[in-house]
Amino acid sequence: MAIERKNLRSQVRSELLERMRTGLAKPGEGINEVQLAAELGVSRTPLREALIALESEGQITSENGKGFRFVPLSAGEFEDLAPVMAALESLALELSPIDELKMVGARLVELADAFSDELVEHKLVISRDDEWHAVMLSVCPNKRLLDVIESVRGSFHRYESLLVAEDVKVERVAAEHAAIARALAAGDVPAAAEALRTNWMQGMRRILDNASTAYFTA
Amino acid sequence: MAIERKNLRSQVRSELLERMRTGLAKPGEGINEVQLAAELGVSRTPLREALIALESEGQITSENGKGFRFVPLSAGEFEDLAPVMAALESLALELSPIDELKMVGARLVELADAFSDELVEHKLVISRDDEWHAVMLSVCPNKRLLDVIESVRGSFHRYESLLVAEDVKVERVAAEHAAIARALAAGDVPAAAEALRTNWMQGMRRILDNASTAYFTA
DNA sequence: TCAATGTATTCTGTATACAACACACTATGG
DNA sequence: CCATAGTGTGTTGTATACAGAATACATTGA
Repeated sequence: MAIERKNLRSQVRSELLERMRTGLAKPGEGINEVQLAAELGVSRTPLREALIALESEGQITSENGKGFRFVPLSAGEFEDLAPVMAALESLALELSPIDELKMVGARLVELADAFSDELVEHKLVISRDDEWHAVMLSVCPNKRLLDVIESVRGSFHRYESLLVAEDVKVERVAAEHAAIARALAAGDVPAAAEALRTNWMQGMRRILDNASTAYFTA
Repeated sequence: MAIERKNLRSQVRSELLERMRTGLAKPGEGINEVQLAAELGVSRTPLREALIALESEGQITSENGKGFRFVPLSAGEFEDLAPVMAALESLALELSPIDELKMVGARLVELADAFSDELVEHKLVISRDDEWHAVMLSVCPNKRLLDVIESVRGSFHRYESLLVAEDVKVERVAAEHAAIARALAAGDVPAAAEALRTNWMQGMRRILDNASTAYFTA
């Protein structure tokens, strides 16, 4: 068995992301380093390192003498993220070898079909969703692009997890995914890209419509 | 006058980027923290913080017990970056208000024309290039997208600066920029996006063709 | 009462200290 | 002679210490 040897800062980073997702860390909230460090059972050093990493991923902000703060949620920023994700994933499709894409498309159809059968809690939906997109991107050879996608998706997920209620319109998503998958299986990349775009934009719209406005600052 | 108050880690970050650009920091080279910190006249703390920030921007890598190292240059990664930049900037154009875009197009035509008049050293070309793209993106309302663009451009520039010789084919670049600008001034966004794409891909190709292969690891 | 200025306290930004790990070298056994 | 265990040195990862800035509070004057 491979024992995992991870440094504290990556663990702290994960924990912070988790807290942002579960809402334990409230958007816009200032961060007291000594207090948070004590809470996590580590010193300020790895905490600060994790904060800095998250900052350059766009998940946290800092002002010079004033320390770090969780970025406040804004509907505007969330709306901004969706088209970026769509464009990036579309590009990933364009750059993937067409024949491999077709094969992946077949698998994606299965996965999408499996979706609609069940009505599960939101958390599971997201992880399934992730899995689905991971499969779709698995044949893209552009590693740098995948890095960027993952980074942006991190920010997107933050909103998704915070704003979505438990059991909302799971079927619609499945239908959209199925559309993408069928286009891919048929080798029609432009159609798939278009479907992907609507998937992201609709998904964003659904979430915003269902969101309690409590979280938003503006 | 506004006095600039910057913390060490951001200054260190800039300095490291500068060294990567000028080649003072060699690609693939391991980083000795105490030595580098002493060289910069700071302690390890802000240095490490800068390194971590650069790492999550993809400009530096780290392995757990082994510290940081400047990422080695690979032609493959450079080729990967160009289409990403093209897609992102194209998206930025699509998202910009069309009327403002036309006005900006007019200014860009002027700037592009100014380009071809002079034959200057490469460093200047890059800064002009940057300025030009900044103007082009100035009317894009999607702030998150601009963040992503800046991050990716950082990586792209690193290659550009390291690989390009002094005085190479400046006119061609100006011509491509002029094409983009004219399309924008005419309000033809798809054409501009297409021209933008060729600009990035050609630019990448030019650089790779002229590059001494010395830098590349693979 | 309220504004303004001085003071105290809290927190960040940076430096230093320390412990554990990684790698190189040596020595020892086969 | 080779392999391997032992030992030592250098470097990273983390903790702590310290200085200066930012904020809150109090005090003084109108």
